[in-house]
Amino acid sequence: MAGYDPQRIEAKWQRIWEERDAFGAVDQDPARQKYYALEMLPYPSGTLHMGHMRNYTIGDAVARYKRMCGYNVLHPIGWDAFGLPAENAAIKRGVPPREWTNANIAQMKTVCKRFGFSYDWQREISTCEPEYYRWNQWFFLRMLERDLAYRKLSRVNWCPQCQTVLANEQVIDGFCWQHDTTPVESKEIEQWFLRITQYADALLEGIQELAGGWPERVLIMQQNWIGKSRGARVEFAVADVSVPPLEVFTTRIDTIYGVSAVLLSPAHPSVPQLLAGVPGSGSLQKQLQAMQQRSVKMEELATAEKVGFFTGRFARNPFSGERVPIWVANFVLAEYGTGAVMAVPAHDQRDYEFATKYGLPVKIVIQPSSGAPLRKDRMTEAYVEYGRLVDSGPYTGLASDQAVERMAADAAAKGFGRAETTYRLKDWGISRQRYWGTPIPVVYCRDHGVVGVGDDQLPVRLPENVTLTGQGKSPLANVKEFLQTTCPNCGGPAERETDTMDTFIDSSWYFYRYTDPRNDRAPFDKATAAYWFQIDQYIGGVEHAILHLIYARFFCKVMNELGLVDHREPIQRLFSQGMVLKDGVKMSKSKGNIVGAIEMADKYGCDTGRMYTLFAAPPEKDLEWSEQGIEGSSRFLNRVFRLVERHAERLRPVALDWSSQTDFARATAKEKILVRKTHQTLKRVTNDFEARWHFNTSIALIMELVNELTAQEPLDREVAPAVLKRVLSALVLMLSPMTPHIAEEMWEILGNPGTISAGGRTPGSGMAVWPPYREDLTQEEQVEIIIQINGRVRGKILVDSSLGEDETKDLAVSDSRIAPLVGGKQITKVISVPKKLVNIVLK
RNA sequence: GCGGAAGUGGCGGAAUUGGCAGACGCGCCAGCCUUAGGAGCUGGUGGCCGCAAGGCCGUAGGGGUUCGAGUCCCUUCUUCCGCACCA
Repeated sequence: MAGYDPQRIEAKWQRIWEERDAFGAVDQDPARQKYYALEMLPYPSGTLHMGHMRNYTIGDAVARYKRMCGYNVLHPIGWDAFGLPAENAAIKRGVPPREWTNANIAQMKTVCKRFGFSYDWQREISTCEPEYYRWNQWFFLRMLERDLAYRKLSRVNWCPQCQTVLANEQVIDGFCWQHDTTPVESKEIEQWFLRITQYADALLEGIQELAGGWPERVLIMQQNWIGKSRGARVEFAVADVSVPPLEVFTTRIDTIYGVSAVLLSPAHPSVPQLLAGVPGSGSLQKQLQAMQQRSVKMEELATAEKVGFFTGRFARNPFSGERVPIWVANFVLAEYGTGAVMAVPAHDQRDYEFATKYGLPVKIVIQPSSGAPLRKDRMTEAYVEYGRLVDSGPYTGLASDQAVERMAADAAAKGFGRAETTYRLKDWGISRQRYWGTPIPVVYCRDHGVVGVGDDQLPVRLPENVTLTGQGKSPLANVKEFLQTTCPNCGGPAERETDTMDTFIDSSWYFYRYTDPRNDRAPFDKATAAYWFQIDQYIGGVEHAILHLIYARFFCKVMNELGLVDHREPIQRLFSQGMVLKDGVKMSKSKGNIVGAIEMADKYGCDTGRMYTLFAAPPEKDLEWSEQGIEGSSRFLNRVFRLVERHAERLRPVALDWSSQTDFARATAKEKILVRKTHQTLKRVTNDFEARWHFNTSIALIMELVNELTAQEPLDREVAPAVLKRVLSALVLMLSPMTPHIAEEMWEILGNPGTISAGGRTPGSGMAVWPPYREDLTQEEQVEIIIQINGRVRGKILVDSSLGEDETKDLAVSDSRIAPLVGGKQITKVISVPKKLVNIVLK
């Protein structure tokens, strides 16, 4: 009896798996069905934390389960290696970003191997390598050719002291992360954008295809993110001065007779013209500047107090002819709609608050279809529902939905408006004024303007040996050898683009690269990718529900148009896992509550850690880390190991034969109990893997099976060795996707042939298969029926499971404990749920 | 602010389809074993009342639908996540 020694066992089996290349995926394997299991690639921050560990443990359990079910499984890993933290490390400590990144990758790779995750390491990729990022550039050039990439002015966070652009993360409560007394300003610069909005409808339609495979909440979030809304544009002519009419976008044209102002975004192009020549214009300009310099962050913008000022100008409501004041308001977004809205205080809450603050009139033009009519003197908030129009000229009396259509049509006919669909989705700004990212492959030529670099010039390499200061212009602008180049068109002098790409580009297509990671002629081979795609199961944190996943879907649609892939959605099934918490808050460096994965593996063994992360909570929910909880998992694995060791010697020579299942007619009572429990467990654990993914209940069920085995000791009496061998082998196989090392060891101790994990690129080398359950062996002979009176439990009876419904009801009513309670009262009805319950309803 | 979730014993959680609330584990209590125990084994463990049999209460709060509600509906509250330059 050696006892359970996780460190020894885990090293042993990891070595054997590696020697046998057990997890290699086979391209185009004709013998097996493919299964592509993928976890979101990590940013190599240095420590593999519990969030990663949880993600990979879930994915690994699924990959291993699918292999046991006979699939050719692709289960790769890579590194999302570009990004801000490497650059910050360089600024703070002078370590070159590549060095810092690669050291982190090496460290995290060691931890991944220590946990026995069944990756195909031959397909490992790192996005900061030119072999990878050249294809980012290639995709960019394809988009440039198709006018899907373009330049426009856009706002960035600007630190006047650093003289540099800041990421949102570097803006802390409106101040620069380096200078907490310097307020961050907003500044407009020319940047590159991708026309994701052109695919807004395609992305919406794709949601239909994803329904069922993706979590409902993620699809709803994406749908709201795209935010399609049908509305109308209406032109308000400007009075007294010659300024082009102000176009407002509204989804509620039916409320237009209630307009009390036109509100413009501080960035609206007509604002300067409107302010010119207005008395007191100087003070207004100052207010405008203050608004324009506010943070770029949406949540700060949205919670900021609503402020505005009257421009001194008026516009004309094209429907009523009324003169309405033109205001500038901070809550009107330049990027959405037309950057101008009509304020209808009575029927829009934001407008109501704005009007209350600044004393604008509130005019009711919609009355509820039912209930008490609105009264201005009793109003405490806007009435935003549809209703019936009042005080609306010729439209008075119409219902809102009719009015919306008719008024938009009339506006079009009269030439001052039209129905229009808008989206909340904005084009994807991909320019970053930073070093550690993919160089954008364009040059600026004096004669030819913006010119894309030729494919034969790729990759445009990121220069090494660059000193990063975190100050001034984009780091690449200071590298002469990089900056100065020639124009691909004319050969004349030209300058390279010095912005790099958003790292979301890297992660938008990386999963295709895994199918063909060393290809130097194309991002990937079409046929190979076609074999592996779509991704059967993608697993990652819910924080990526919107951005990463919508960008990835967008890329797929572009790739489809480029003829690289035939599908339009890359991911068939998505699973969003919960976070790992410590003491109720997210584990993070800033909180100082990180539990490192490697420390835990050293203390308990990785199988214990894997088991605990699966057991402590269902995977989609947040997981509270508990040191005591993990002790319980350790204890359980020790208990199972001792149980198997105790009986292994006797069972070793017995052949494992699934086909000769137990015949209940000749089975002992103990055998019946154990075989039933085993098949019930198999059935439910299989269901957990196939449908529910509630590994916490799978483990609870396996614990129950172990408890039952312990309760039936001594197991060398009244249990045939062949039966016990099947039971224990099934137990070990059920554990193996979750705790693979201890399972392999127990499989070997039991004298079973081969290994549980084998195959990979050398299939047919004795891999164990997931044992099927037999329905007839899960059935109990007797069932307990709950007897209720008026829905309250009053008794229980044990009946033959074959007993009919009516007989069961009769037995229940005449039961010795029930009869006295029923006696003399009138039975209204008796409700019966077969094999579960009888409810007697008394008057 | 907008969008998305969640709320069940001392704790993590279970209840898969509207049908015994608290599976499984942690912790705690008692006993056994042991030279010893932060090891192992056995049993107990939602609250209140009761010697017991048993009864009543109980799934964030309030209301509703139903023979029956943790589960469905309405409403209030609290917490967490995302919001486009962190990844």
